[in-house]
Amino acid sequence: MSIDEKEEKKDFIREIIDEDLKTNKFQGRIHTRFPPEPNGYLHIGHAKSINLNYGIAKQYGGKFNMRFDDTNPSKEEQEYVDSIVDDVRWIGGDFEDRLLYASDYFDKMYEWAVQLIKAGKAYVCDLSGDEIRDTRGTLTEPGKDSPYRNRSIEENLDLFERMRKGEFPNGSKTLRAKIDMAAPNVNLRDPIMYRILHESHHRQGDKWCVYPMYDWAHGLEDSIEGITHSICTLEFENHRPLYDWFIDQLGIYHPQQIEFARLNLTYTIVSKRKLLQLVQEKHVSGWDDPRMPTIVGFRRRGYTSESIKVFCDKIGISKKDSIIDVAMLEWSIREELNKTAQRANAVLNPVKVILTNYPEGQVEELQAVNNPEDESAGTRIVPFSREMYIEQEDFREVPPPKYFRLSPGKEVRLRYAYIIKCEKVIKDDKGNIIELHCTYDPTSKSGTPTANRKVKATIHWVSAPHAVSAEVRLYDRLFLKENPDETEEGKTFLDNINPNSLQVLTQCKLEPMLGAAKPGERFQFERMGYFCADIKDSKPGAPVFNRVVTLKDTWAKIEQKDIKR
RNA sequence: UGGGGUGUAGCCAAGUGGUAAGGCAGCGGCCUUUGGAGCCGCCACUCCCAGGUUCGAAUCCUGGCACCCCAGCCA
Repeated sequence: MSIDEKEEKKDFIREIIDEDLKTNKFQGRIHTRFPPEPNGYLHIGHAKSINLNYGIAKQYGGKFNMRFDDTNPSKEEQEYVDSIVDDVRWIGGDFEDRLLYASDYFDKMYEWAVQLIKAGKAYVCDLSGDEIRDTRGTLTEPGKDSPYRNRSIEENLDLFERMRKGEFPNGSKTLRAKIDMAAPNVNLRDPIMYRILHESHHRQGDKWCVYPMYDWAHGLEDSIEGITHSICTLEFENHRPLYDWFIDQLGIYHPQQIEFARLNLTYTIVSKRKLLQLVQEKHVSGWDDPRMPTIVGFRRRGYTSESIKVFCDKIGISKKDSIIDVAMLEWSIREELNKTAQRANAVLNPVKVILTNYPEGQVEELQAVNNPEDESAGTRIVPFSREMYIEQEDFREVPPPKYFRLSPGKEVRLRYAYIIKCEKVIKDDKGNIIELHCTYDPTSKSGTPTANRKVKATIHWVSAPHAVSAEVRLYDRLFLKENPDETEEGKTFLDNINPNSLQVLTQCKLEPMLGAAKPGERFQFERMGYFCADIKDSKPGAPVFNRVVTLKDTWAKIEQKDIKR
């Protein structure tokens, strides 16, 4: 990276950090964290956050913590913990040995709660959930003080202790901060610090039956870990006064909370609840379905972590609510794979071609370039014979205007091979094309001095006797609408699911080399797109490929336009 | 209608009183044995609106408008 690039734009958070460094606010330390709740799988929005937090730590020579905000046992599971750790590592967030859990701080938090009670800043409240809601007031009207607000410190201490011991049922009591029931910010109207939850915690077991609420817990977690910049999303902006209040009342180390806009993508949903619903109602095959915007989904689809990082860097950081065009994400993976992916020939929807003037039984070994963007990738040998497969869409019996590919009487080049001419179309009784009889021009062999005749198009092909059969899964956007949540009366985002988001092709014909593809290996199938051998289902000898993303398709655009005219 | 935020191109996003970067998308052209890639060019007389200050305003002031978030014992 050049100096210019290094000094390139700073987002507003880095500007704040630069200022803090200048004023020595945190004695020159930089320490960030990624604090997910283990109640679901990570998605692309989390990738943005990890990239931001880890990126800052790395850039400034600071530290980055992985911390589970596991304060609600009723929603959290070990399965999620495991997957999240895996995902953060895959994205490249290096937390070294700092895999931390908020639940490990429960004792300290409890102590601090006692400290607040002793300071007269917290009280045990017997109001029910409904009563608390009813007395909270509205956005425009102040709330009413709880009748339990002025219990004695001794009574509060006793009650809170008994809450912890399990003497009271769920929902019967809470510990509340004594702030201001008339505060214009409703978060400050005596917020709940602890609720009673007789439930087993995935790490703490049955040690606790009172669990801290987010607002109470989060700042304490940051403070304990010595976080300098606690970066979160915009919806927590309203909570910052509370974050600050708790820390200030306790008089403990005070990190700075900064909020930024969460990521939204067109044609995509990033809501843990809705993602869960897609999985549970089996609209997708699981959290790692290649159509899911989850990290595991992208990973299985064939995205690289580098491309996701590039994407995150590209979109920037701000406080503006935004919806990023998913084309930017697609661009980032194309950009990388164009430079790195080995090229290959694969016919997805085959139609057989017979070269009537090519000697029967003859096989030629042709040389193909592995990656025109990278000379060091070298070349490989592909077999050529009398019978081959080409793509159905590379032949039109009645070619539309500007169609350069094969049609009766027309010529086209077979990539790395010969120019062929379509002489005859063979159909079955129903009129389906089953074979194309062509002739080849022996003087047109690629690489020979007489090969330079120009034809309008070059198409890919796979020699029939050498072809490897494979399953290829064509993925498309999961939703039909840019904003899947935009629905008519009575409909939901589920009604916007793209019924054609997955097309499974089982009769694909691949060049021999592809038969040995290792799971996770990526290729460009020339003229078709980028494909990745499925990490679960693909086996050497029996490959299964996922389409990561198509190539840009100029012809499709031309044809679309002409159809509209 | 209380409080907290945000408004720069179709989508992101720089810009911090000196005359609107960049990327994605789109549109032309060149090149091409991938209709890919690459290369060249075009794409905001104007920054939500209206006033004001100033020699000069996207930037400062005043007043509007629009959109987002908040009334979980979720995070």
